[in-house]
Amino acid sequence: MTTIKDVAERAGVAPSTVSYVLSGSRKISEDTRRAVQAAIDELGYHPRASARTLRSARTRVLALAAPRVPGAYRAIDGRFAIDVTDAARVHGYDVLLMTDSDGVGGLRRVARSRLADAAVLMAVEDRDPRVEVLRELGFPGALLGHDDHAALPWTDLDWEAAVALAVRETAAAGHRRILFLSSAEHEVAARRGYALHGLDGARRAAVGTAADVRVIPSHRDPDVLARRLSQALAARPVPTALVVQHLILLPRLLDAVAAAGLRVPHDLTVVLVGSLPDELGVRHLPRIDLPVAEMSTAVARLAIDAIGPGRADRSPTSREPVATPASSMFSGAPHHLIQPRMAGPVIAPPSPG
Amino acid sequence: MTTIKDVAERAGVAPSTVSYVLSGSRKISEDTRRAVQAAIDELGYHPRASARTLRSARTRVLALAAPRVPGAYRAIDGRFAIDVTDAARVHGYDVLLMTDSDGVGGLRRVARSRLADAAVLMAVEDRDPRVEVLRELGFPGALLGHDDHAALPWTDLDWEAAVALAVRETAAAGHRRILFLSSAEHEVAARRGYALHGLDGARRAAVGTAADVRVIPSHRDPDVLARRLSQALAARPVPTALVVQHLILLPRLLDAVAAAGLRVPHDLTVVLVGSLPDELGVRHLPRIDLPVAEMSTAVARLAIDAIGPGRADRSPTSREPVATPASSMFSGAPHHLIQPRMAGPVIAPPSPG
DNA sequence: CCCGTTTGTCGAATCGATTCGATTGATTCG
DNA sequence: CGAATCAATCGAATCGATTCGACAAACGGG
Repeated sequence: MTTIKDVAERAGVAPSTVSYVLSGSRKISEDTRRAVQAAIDELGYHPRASARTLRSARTRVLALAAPRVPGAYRAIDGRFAIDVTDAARVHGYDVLLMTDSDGVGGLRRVARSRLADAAVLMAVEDRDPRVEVLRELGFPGALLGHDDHAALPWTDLDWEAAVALAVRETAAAGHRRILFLSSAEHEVAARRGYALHGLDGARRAAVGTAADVRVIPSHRDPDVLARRLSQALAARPVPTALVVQHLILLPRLLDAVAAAGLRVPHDLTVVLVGSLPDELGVRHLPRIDLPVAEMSTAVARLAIDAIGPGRADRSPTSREPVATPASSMFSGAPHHLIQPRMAGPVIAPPSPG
Repeated sequence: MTTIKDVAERAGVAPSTVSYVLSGSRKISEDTRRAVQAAIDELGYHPRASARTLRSARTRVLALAAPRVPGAYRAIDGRFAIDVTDAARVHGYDVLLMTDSDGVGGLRRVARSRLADAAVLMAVEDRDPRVEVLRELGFPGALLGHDDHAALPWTDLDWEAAVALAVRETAAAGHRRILFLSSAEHEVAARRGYALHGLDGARRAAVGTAADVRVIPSHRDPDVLARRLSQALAARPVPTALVVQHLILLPRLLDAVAAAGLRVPHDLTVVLVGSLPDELGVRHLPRIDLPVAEMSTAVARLAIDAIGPGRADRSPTSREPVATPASSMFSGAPHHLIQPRMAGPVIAPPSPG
């Protein structure tokens, strides 16, 4: 209920002076500063966000658009939401969470009513309609994940490098027959970046190693998956390692492995690419984690950098070009392509038997 | 960039008339309404949220405070965030996501800068400092979970009824020796509502059935948990059923059961109380799910109901008392205590062996 | 000593919507 | 026919901050 006017009266100055004390954008004498600060403290004054926003045309809010998963929900997305929020706070931004319950309607509404300064799109898809909304409205944004068609800043794990690394490290551990359980077929069909790049990585690694790498396309149906897997495991010569990118069904998958009478890692070494919640208790397996914190930090930064200057901030200084890591394989928008790192225990060699 | 003034000019009316068309709070002739609507459509006008908020003192935003988990993060919380957001949207509210990265500072900042009209606190704890912040600032709010000391509206699963139901149903299936794996000891020590009420439920059910119910206190350390469990499983007469409330370590727990040479459900029937992400693949077990959607709907409603009238809305009509479901065991604040329901397959009877 | 500069503060305009009287015609009634 | 009533719309004030130009006092230099 207390406003800048109340503070001004109590400190015996004009409201504008209080504003200058707060913003520091004009020189204020030490005496006045102290008097104003005292009044602020005594009254417990805090500027109203809506008044600031109205005047400055800056909300200091990012819209975070949850994945377009009809009904489904991936546990990792919650962690992204938390980490993006923390990363935004570092730059003084808050985060407005948006679901896809009314399609792109929510995003359009938030952008047009200027509830946020920029948007972060989670789990972007090929030809994502959300991207089209941002383009149409000229609203700044950045992507978690990558799509070649979206000319927007983005960040992603280098899935090709990740799968290639996992396969090569497995081969380096001595395995000569390696299975790669790719993303599910419907993900490949939807042209999700991680699915396509992951397959590329497996193929690339296969060429460069002495190991025989065989790709098993995964499937959203656990029974289909289990069937394909047990078939592949029964092949001769016997595969000694399994690199898994399709993690959602990992528990079922490990059940299938156990059902085949195989112990991990003694009979079959399992290496993961991607991330699952800690509750799954798979942290004892060698893996390449999805760098959630790193990606969140990067995407918050990219989104905030994409925001233009506010109303009064019409300085004539030319804007610095945004530095992007060297990578010529993607479009010209600023981006952070994150290199994979192995985590967890070392990859067990194949058992001599 | 288009404002209500632009629309007014194009339609040949005053800005106030446009506002009345939008709000419908005064009678407008059909001709004028059409002209204004045409101008709105042609210009793609959408009112600026900050201007509305400044005038009306209503943000139509709820602050959603994530759990105070230092470092950790529970997968189910992401689903709560999504569902609360959807539920808020039904009432025309958006959701600002807040982490606990700067303690209660974020909540205090958002409340004082009036970025939101009310707060929803997730996973409230005993003597939760966030509750104290709301009280101190007189900021409306509602809780996911329940704490007797907080005089705030809340919603929760009736954990006592849930555990009691699970135990009774297990006994009804014929089991005569039942283990109850309670919440972890540190959760009980922290006086978390679900932990205390769950224990009460087990004790209450034990009194009313022919079965022998034995409580195993769980532990955050998987090794301690496994040791206690295998000890309890080795007791004579042999337990035939296990009711689990501490789900976080369920994969490790099932490992321990398997290590003891027991098959589920043939040798040991496992019944769950609470919820885990679908990725865990435990939907084939009999269980009582945490009613996330129901709780989210309720808490959004409670938070919004706690918001006072806006600035211009000074109608002299007395406010209706909020209806609360009958339940005399909790404090006077409005609340929704949700009754448990069994889900999944029926509970298998003990094997005759 | 007077004029130009610097320093610190003030007053007023502004952002974009909402809302309360006031006003203008049209209509009704004695 | 003039006064009272009513419907529809307008104009202006307001919400709470920011920011620009103005201005007074202090200061410095010739």
